Amino acid sequence: MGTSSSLERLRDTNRRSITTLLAAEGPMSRADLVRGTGLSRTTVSSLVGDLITSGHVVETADRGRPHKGGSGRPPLLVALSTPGGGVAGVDIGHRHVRVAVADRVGAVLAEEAADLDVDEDGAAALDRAARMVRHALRGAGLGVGDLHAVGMCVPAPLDRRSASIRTGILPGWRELSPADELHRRLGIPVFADNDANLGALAELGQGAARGATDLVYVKVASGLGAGIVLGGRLHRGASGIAGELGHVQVDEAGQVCRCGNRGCLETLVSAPRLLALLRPAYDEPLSVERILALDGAGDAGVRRVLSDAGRAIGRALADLCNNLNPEVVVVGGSLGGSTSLTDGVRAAVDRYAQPETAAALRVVPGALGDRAELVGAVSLAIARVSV
Amino acid sequence: MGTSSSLERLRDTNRRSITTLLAAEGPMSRADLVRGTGLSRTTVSSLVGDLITSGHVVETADRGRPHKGGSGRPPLLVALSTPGGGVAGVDIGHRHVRVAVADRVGAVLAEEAADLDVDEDGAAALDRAARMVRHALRGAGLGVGDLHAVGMCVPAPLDRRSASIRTGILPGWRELSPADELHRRLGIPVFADNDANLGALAELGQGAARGATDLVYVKVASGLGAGIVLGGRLHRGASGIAGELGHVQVDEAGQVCRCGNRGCLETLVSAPRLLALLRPAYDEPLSVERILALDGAGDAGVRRVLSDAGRAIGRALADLCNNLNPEVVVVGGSLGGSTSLTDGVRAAVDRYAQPETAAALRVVPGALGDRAELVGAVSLAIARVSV
DNA sequence: CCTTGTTTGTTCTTCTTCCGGACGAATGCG
DNA sequence: CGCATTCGTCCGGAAGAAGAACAAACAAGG
Repeated sequence: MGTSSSLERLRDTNRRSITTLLAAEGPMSRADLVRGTGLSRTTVSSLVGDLITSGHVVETADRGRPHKGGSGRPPLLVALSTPGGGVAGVDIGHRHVRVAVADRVGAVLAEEAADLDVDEDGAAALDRAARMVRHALRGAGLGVGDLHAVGMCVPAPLDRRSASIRTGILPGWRELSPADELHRRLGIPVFADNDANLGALAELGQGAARGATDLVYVKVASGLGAGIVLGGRLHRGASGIAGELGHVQVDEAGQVCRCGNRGCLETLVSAPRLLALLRPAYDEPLSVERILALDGAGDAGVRRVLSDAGRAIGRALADLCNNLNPEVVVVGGSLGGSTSLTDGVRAAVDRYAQPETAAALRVVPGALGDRAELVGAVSLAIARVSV
Repeated sequence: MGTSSSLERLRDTNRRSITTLLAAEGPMSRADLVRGTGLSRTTVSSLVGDLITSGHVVETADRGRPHKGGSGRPPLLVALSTPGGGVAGVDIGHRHVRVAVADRVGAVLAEEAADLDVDEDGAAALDRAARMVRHALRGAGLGVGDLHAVGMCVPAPLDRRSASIRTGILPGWRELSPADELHRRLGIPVFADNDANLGALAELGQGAARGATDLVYVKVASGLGAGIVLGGRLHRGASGIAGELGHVQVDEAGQVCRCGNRGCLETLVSAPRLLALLRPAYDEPLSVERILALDGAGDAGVRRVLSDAGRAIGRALADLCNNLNPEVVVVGGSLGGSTSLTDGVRAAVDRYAQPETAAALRVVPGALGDRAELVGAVSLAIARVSV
């Protein structure tokens, strides 16, 4: 961030455009980089030379094919190097902690998950997360010193300034800065964001919304939240609490919500709420996994409840889509895998959004399942590692 | 737009950062520009020299004061030049056409307005608009040849690709490209956008939301629309029809709306609808101006109706704000001047939005009144004139 | 087998751009 | 009047990018 000269910044920009191209398209020749960046052969050659001596890029062993026809000198391919070490992603949910260790291009080397009551005690959950990161590191044959950065997601909005949890949603987390706390435990830079935001980034980069620029990612799990990507960039809002789709009021006289209002959408369609709704009719212990199975098997009661939940979400989404006119809505979270729910969302959006808006919109289930947030956390860590 | 070299682009970027700074802050010295841009003295001097010889910038006659204390050589101020000619803005509403001619920094030289039924016959309205532009030009002592660009706003969403009116909202405008049509009549480049979008830009640049980056502008007039600015940039959506706040459904079994759905917010709170609601109780001919006067005078019936309308809008806005977390909501349009309505909006937003979202939000009436769209149209024209 | 043509990548030179230091200009202050 | 201070410009130098020339590696064709 040192205020370097304008020319240095220019070279930096060009260097970065090469690395991002390599990150996006994989190994390629210098000639391909010329075509991709619009820079001259000689500049690309020089920049790649820099990147090789600095260790960020390596020349691969195998050769490629010439660009046009079969004739001509075969190019040497260059690729981003994965210099020693990697990054970690931490996904903290209401009832689980997931951890992944990945190399610096995002290939997951080790992954762990644990169920625990995160809401109750933030400190304990962070302790556990730190232990899991260390354990996963051992599993990947790495040490804490090999870690460049950690990305994490938390199931609550984060204040833009203090990076701490503002709302009273998580009782055991009040006024805590999750990133600082985990940083204290690991001694490595930690970057935190909202779970829905990171899920949106993951589905955008590697999931169901690849290539989109305007996207709404809805996470349906213990809570209900949205990650909103507009113009290819995450929209966080003036104070960092955008995307609170779950706290749109749908019932003036509804249940009191943990956010302080009443009748929030989240009081109708969170996973715990749906389980509570279904349990009396089933004499087996129900879990999210179980109702997803019952849904797949065609159980009428489960289908009705999930479909209704999807419709309620779609009703609120339709209003949002009327205002934002996005290309894609991705339905994710643990319940995003239910086709009944996703169909309900699609039906309600089609019904309640303007015809033109609905016509321009795709409603798709998430491609990354419940690993979306974890993938997003890894991506966040990679994005923040200085190149 | 020719694919110029990387170095030329760099100089271009720096030149542009100087002109935008001058456009934003008005006349300033080269030393101020150094402080503002972070470039070196000599670079700024060279760039300003270029801009002066190319005619984009002039040295003003009057001198400024030295930056620190009173001692030191007084600086020479430079300012964007307003080379011969100007731009025009055209505001086309459902029942009026307004036109302004301005110089190239946005100072209005001549302005005209006319009431007519625009919806019925698009071609006639555009004929009229072209005549008004020519007339206003004469009033400003200019000819058509002096005009660099025309910005216009239309009271309907525009398709992103064809720049034509998609929805069936305006019966007499179907499949028309307003910009092309006006261009044919004037022979000058014409740029068109949604009325609410241009109102948002105007309030952002010169009105009640100066300095904000995340803004929702609500236009309450013959229709109801929103202009959404996020991160300082207008959000148009995937197909260019974002901001359809008026077509959020608020009553499942409500009136059929001209958009094809039923129970849209716009069927409850447009100006014609409110007038129809009030007329039976008043034995005088009511107009928007009249009910604004009655509102100011404290008439109970008018106040109730406007307040209810504001609450209905605020109810829908609260959902949007929960999702977008903007800094400011500006209530504009002909009815935006009603304090009852604005108060109603504020009350409903406070009630239905999340407490944190509401706390971070200002709800203010528009500062530009019913001229907002016209000012925005002029700004659009200026923005599109090549620098 | 050898020549020709094509694509790739590097080296050398030239040109553009920016920056730092030196210097004149214009003013306030003692 | 001398001095400090700020402003703007000129000059030399450094960094970066592009173009020309050239070497390398392969395919195709005689």
